[in-house]
Amino acid sequence: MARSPCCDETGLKKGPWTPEEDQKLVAYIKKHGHGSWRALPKLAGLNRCGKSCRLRWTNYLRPDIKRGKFSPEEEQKILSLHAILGNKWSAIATHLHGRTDNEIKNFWNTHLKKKLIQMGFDPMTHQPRIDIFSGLPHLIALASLKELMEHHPWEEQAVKLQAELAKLQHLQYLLFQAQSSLPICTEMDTLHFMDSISSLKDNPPFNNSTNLLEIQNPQTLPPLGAGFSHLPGLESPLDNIKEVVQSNSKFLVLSQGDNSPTSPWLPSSLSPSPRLLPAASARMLNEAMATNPEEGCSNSSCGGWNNIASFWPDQLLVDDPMFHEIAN
DNA sequence: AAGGGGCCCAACCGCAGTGAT
DNA sequence: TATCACTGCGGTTGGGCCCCT
Repeated sequence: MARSPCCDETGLKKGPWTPEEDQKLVAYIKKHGHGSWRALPKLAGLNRCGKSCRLRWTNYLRPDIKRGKFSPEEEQKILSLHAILGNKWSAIATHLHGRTDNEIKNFWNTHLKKKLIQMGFDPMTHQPRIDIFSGLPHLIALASLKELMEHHPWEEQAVKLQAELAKLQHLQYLLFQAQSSLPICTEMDTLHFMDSISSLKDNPPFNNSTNLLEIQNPQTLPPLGAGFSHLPGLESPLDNIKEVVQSNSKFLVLSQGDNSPTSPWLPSSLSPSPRLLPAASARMLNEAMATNPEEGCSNSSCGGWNNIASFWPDQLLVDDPMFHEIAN
């Protein structure tokens, strides 16, 4: 297909816009609307290509643009949406009033991506990174421990290093959770949690058809931190959940796509295996579904709100700070 | 005070998608 | 159906600013 010449045309100005150019563009659009972007520059008396004009307007001059620093709420929203939508900046921008896709993209690339990396998470998958280099400083520090090096056989050292690395990664995770004010729950936690629950003889197993787990005798729940015996001295964050579960007779369980704090679920990974849903993400998606009931998710693996709703009963209520999903 | 390096963000580039003919 | 014109989007760039030495 032949490409339109647009910005390749010679003689058209490129680079930063002057206040005079801005003024001409704003005045023209206010009076006539933008109409055809290609025709606009000549009509508005600008020596720019239409594409340049469109970008200047949509990313900078539009009157409804919100400028300034991103709030913590906006930051959290971007993280959650990115976990669901990926680099669909325009789709993310539709959920942040007054923010442009370009602005969000820049904010992601300059702040949030680095933040996730520093916390030990892969910014694309939102999952904890398991590469050994993320724990390298800690390992180097360990290696300097003379006693460890001198008095323990290599096999034992390897086990200790492995345990330390696991601790480090888990601590990174907890640190991130604390900073982002999200509920604490890893996929590993979830699996241990569900294992604990399904092992109860007196309680019915998870019901796949209703996504509902009824706990008749919550007092009989086993210690939920049991799954963390491989990390001596580390308490399971699931202890926090225990109280919630025990104080309610019903507990709604939804599918979660991965074990990231910012990835609430991925519809493509829905499975009979029940998972927990981070509260903040669930609440945000509930809001999105309520405000844009007609809108479909642009992610091809998603299939739109209707698909989600089929896995997400109307009565779902998620409350901070932990998993207060109560099915009425 | 100077300059070097890193950061930030507006703007550009090129591809994909869509509608008209 | 093929082609064209146009818009929208995501990745990338580069210039200005700021901070540190």
